[in-house]
Parts: sequence; structure tokens; C-alpha cells
Amino acid sequence: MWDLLLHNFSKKGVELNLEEIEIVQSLFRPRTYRKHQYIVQQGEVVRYESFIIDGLAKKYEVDDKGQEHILLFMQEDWWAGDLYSFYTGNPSPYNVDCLEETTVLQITRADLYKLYIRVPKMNIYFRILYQNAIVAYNKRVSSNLSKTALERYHEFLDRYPHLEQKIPNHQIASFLGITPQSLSRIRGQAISKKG
Amino acid sequence: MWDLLLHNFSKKGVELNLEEIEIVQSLFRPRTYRKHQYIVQQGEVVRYESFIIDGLAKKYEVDDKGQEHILLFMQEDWWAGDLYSFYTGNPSPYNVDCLEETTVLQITRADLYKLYIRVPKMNIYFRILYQNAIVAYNKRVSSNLSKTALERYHEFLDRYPHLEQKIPNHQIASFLGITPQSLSRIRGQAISKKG
DNA sequence: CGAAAATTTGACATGACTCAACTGGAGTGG
DNA sequence: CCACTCCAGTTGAGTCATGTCAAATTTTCG
Repeated sequence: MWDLLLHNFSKKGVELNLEEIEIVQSLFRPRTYRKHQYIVQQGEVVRYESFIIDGLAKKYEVDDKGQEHILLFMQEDWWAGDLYSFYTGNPSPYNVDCLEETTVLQITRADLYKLYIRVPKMNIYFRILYQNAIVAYNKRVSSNLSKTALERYHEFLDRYPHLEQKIPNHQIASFLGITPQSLSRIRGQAISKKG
Repeated sequence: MWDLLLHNFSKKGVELNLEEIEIVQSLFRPRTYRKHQYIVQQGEVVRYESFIIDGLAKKYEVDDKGQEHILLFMQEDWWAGDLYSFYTGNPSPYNVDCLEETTVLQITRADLYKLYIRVPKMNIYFRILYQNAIVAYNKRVSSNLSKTALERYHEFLDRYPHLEQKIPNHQIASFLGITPQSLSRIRGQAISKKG
């Protein structure tokens, strides 16, 4: 249960001693969501940051016309949630819902602040985590600016190698910012170019 | 000179005592770039994170076809640089160059690590800084996915209220991910809709 | 099996791009 | 002061990528 989280800390260079591990274990709570349950709901305040132990979720917003726009797919060994709402206490503009049964370890904002105080190196962990996220967003923004839908589709396949099977195409289309029809045509091209 | 930086720390809830201020002052170096000088060059390793005291710069990449894609405009009271290259030591894929004379306070990676050790609350500062950046990138990605060029142009005007006068339109177009010609036509629409 | 959802395909519309020409201002040198 | 050049910006015509709407087909799942 805790291995994945502790290993994720250690991948960022943050190693905890036994006492610190106990603190972590006292502040995070496991929770399992069924398929289609929401970890975050648009318009509600996000109370937890959630580290995914197992499962798959999507983060998206719904626009005025009812269109769903997927920002991100989140898998095991990733954080799910919405930093904006979590830290400001304002309602989240996003939904996070589970594409399959998903188990997470959750921490409240109050407990995370306790954690920062009692285990100060967790500031380092989150700093590095956020650094990496920024680097990824830089790439995403620049590929939205400069790449065609076909190129972005290939980037998606590279970035999420095992997800193509698990995720319906219309959700991949939403992630890429195109319609399902366009993705269908693009996939035709992609295959004919490969062959 | 230091007020802006210290005030930026304090806006994120990080207040330094005199001793800590001296440490900061010993680790950051001021530097002034002339218009058109590069703070970061594509293909080179970024040695400094730079806090802008005064001036204006753009962060962009140049693609295979020689096209410039602007990710960001950076003004006073912002950080300029490229986290990816700075922290990994790999060459940066981006350029940062100055649109006008720009004065920054710079710190090397080695000195930033010293700073983290000698003033641990700087981890908190950068964690919060990066948190905010992630929130901004979330918005940017979602507006790239769901908004038309016209809507993104209005977002640009709202987000950078004073920049429209300072920046040539073809650079604004690059930031929006469209051609200068398209921006020109869009501005025509925008004005006719206002009137 | 049968209903609902996902995917594909077709026809047409539209937004943005490319290429090219033109306009107008800023700076330069005669 | 004028002629010249350079560059940003605008405009026009034609093209291409993607969107929209609608229908047909396939897959999923109760």
C-alpha cells in the first residue's frame, strides 16, 4: 500500500526514516473509488490531494456548450486533484473521474500543512514534483502551438503507451482538442502512412 | 534593487529575517541585458534562474521550419529561465530574449541548492511559486483545447493589459499560435463586434 | 438478444494557413 | 526635404485541415 508513495518520494530524492514514514501513514487515508465515481467535481471545493496507487482517472472541464475537454489522464504513481482549488479553497473548475476502479491515498490541506511542518523535506518533494509538472506543461503548450493533430496524436501514443487500449477514442480526441470524427480520420492516415 | 524580490517572497508568505536577507543578497547577482540579448539560448545549458526586476522578455522555441513559437512573455516581478535545463543540466529547447533593456537578479543552481539548505523556507517559496505556475498552465492548456483564436486573443489582452502597446502583433500572433495574417483579420472582427 | 454507445464515413461549411500584393510608417542617406 | 529601403501590418484569392451534421456500421454491455 505505502510502497508506491514512498518510492515516489525517493525517486525525487526524498528518503524518509521510520518516524517520518509513520507520520506520513498517520496523515494519508486510503480510499477506493468505483468506475465513474468523481474524485473532484466541478464547482465543489477540493478537500484532498490524492496519490493514485492503482487505477486510471481523467481530469476535464465542461464548457458552456456541454463539451468535455480532457486536460490529463492520471494513472498509478501520479497525483490526482486540482491544486488551484485545494490550496485556495475556491470551487474547482475541473472534474476528475475514474475510468476504472481507482485506489488513492488522500491527504487534506490541513494535514498536508502539518506534514510540511513535521517533515520539512516534503517541501522539497513537492517542489520537485511541481517543477517536473511545469516542464511537462511547457511541452504540452508548445506542442499545442506548433504541432498538427496527427503529430499530437503520436505524442499521445508515446507519452501514454498503454492507454490507447483502455481509453475510448472520443476521450483521446478530447485530450487532443479535436472531434472524434477528426481523430477517426487521422488514425486512418496514421495507419496508411505506417504501412 | 532587492525590494521587489523580497516582496515577491513575502507575497507567497515567506518572510526573511536580516540574516536570511544577507544570504539571499550574497547568492543572487544583478545583471542587465540590452534589448535583443538572450537570457537563454536554445541548445545551451541554462546556468541561472533570473528574477526580472525591470524589463520584458519572451520565451519561445524555433521549430524545424524556422517558425518562432512564443510560450510566454515575462515582465518585472516574474521569473525568467527554463526550469528543465536549469535543474537537469540538459540543453534548453527554448530561447529567452529581451524585448527591451531588462535587469534581473540571477542565481546559479549550486547557489540555489545552498540557499535551500541555509534558508529552508525557500523550498516553500518555490513550491508555492511552482504551484501557481501549474494553475496558470492548466488554464492555458484548457483554453488552447476549447477556445477559438478570437477568445484567446481577448484572454491575452486581459492577462497582459499593458503589453499590447509594447509588443508587435506578429509576436502576439505567435503567442496565440496563429499567423500574423489571421491575427490581423481577427482584430478586425474584434473591433467590429465591439462597435 | 437488443439497446445504447462508440466509431466510421460522407457531404458540406468554416476557420486558419499560404502565398502574394499592397499600404504605410520609420529610418537612412543624398 | 525627398527618394529609398525595410519592416510591420493589412488585404485578397485559393487551399487545406478540421468542424458540423447526418447516417451507417460496429462494439459493448445489461
